[in-house]
Amino acid sequence: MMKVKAREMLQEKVSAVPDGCTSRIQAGADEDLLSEQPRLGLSAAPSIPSSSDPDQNIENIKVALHERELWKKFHEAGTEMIITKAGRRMFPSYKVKMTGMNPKTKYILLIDIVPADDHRYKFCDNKWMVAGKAEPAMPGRLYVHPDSPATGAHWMRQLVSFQKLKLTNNHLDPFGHIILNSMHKYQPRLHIVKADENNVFGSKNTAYCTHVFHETAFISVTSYQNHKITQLKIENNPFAKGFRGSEEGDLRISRLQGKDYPAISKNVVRQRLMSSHGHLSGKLGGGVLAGHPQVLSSYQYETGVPLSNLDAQDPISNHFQQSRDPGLLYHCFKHRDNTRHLERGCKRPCLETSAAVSEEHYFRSAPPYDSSLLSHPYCTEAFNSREACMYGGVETESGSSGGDTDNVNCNMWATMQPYPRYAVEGVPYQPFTAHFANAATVSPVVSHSAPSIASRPQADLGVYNSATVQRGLPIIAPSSSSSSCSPVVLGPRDRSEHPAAYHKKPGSPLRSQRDFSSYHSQGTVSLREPSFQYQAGLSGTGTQWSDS
DNA sequence: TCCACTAACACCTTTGAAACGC
DNA sequence: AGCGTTTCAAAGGTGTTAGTGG
Repeated sequence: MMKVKAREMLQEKVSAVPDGCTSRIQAGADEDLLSEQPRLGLSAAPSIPSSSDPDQNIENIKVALHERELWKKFHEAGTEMIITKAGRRMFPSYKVKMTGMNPKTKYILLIDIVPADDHRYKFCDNKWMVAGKAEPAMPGRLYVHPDSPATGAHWMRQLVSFQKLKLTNNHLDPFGHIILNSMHKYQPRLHIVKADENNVFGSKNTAYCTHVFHETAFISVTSYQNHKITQLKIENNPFAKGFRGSEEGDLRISRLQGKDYPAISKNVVRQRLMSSHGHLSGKLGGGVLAGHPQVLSSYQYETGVPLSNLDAQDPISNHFQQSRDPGLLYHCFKHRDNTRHLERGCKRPCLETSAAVSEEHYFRSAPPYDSSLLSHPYCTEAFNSREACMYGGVETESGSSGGDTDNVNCNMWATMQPYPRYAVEGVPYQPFTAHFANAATVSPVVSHSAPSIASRPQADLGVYNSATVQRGLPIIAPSSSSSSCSPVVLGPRDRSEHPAAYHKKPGSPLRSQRDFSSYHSQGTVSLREPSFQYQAGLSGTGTQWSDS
């Protein structure tokens, strides 16, 4: 029972993590944050004592995005990520360099991908434009780094890579991949959770922080829309090397088509047509949040902190049509200015749905998936896979969880956080903690056995500072200096030096199920339990991390 | 007719086991 | 026997294309 309470505390701590606000320091006393709780619909919770050791404060942790310049390149072009039924990796892959961790403290690193706004997009006139309301959010899933939990020394020793993370558009994906809607914009978020000595979530000292790198935002697609992105992928992704070189590429295409002359790919044709039609015409002012004010408004709503200037220079915003009145407030989905899109030269209206769908209907739409499919059978099957350790949300019979701290409910995801009402009927927005509670309670999908250490050095690191979310508000701010990081990179030949990171045993699916049930009944979230670690694909059992 | 989506494809890198040498 | 290195086949990731269905 105590642990249940403790987890509730953690849940509330994480509940108000804003998105897209890393460039702004959100400092405030706990009391101020506490005052926001009623607005969030959260019941009061005991204060979260900070660590007695200042060096262990999670706010001291700095996270540098690996290959940030590359991310920026993509971001400036409007990053697209392919999603497939089988799951597709992200490229650039999400890799970070951690500093400022307590070498002996154990942390859990995980990623979720949340909708960046409530729009569906369409690539029109060589730019992304709003094409209507977003579809109901997919069941949120977490990707927990397979090394988790591990000591700070381990995380800081080398780049932390999430390259195994896969994206899918299969609503019933059995592999634990992160489920996204195509033609929607998303924002990956990195969460660092401190585990206590027993790796128990939600202990009184549990703290966590969230990092959001704006340049990692992307639009999910089933095939690339922007030829710039295609070229960037080909140029930078080693797996796409076969498509490099314009002449060779064209020759290869012609070969595929059985022709003797170079052919031009569809994207090239489209791109050239678009270019002749006014390349990047009408570049839009305003940042992401200007274009998607609900993000900002949501944050304001949750924290009471005005963010009018937040993210105003986000370059990716240039590729997205500003579509909404910046004055819109949280939960306000009316008064969309759609007419602008009709003037963009689209062959058909880009905004197709908003006018036809009533607010009430939209918000009450049940997810298109059966929750039962996402729970046990799904997890059991997934355990046979060697895929990454991702966590799926499970809707329990306990139902609504928002605001009910006695209800250890793992239904909803933080994935829905920016747009809380895109949730299952009757289940109000439940922020990140719910995610995390899911990570703790839901049978993890797969055990990760593959190494996750980044394979090549990179000095291109953007550093973000962060702070513990003590009372529902993370303090995330850009660091003033960043380039001094020099990650230690382990190649395949280095595995013997870090055996713990490479030798993880998959767990038993049957056992996993049982332990999952056991967890629910006892309310214990211990990553140190061997069964859970196996389920979660988390290292730890029999694994000794070297802190030296 | 348009467009989102899927499966198949060739090309490439990565991975891991086997072979080899010291 | 143990360890490190090399080799090589299998696995897996990539963008492109044609085809399908709404």
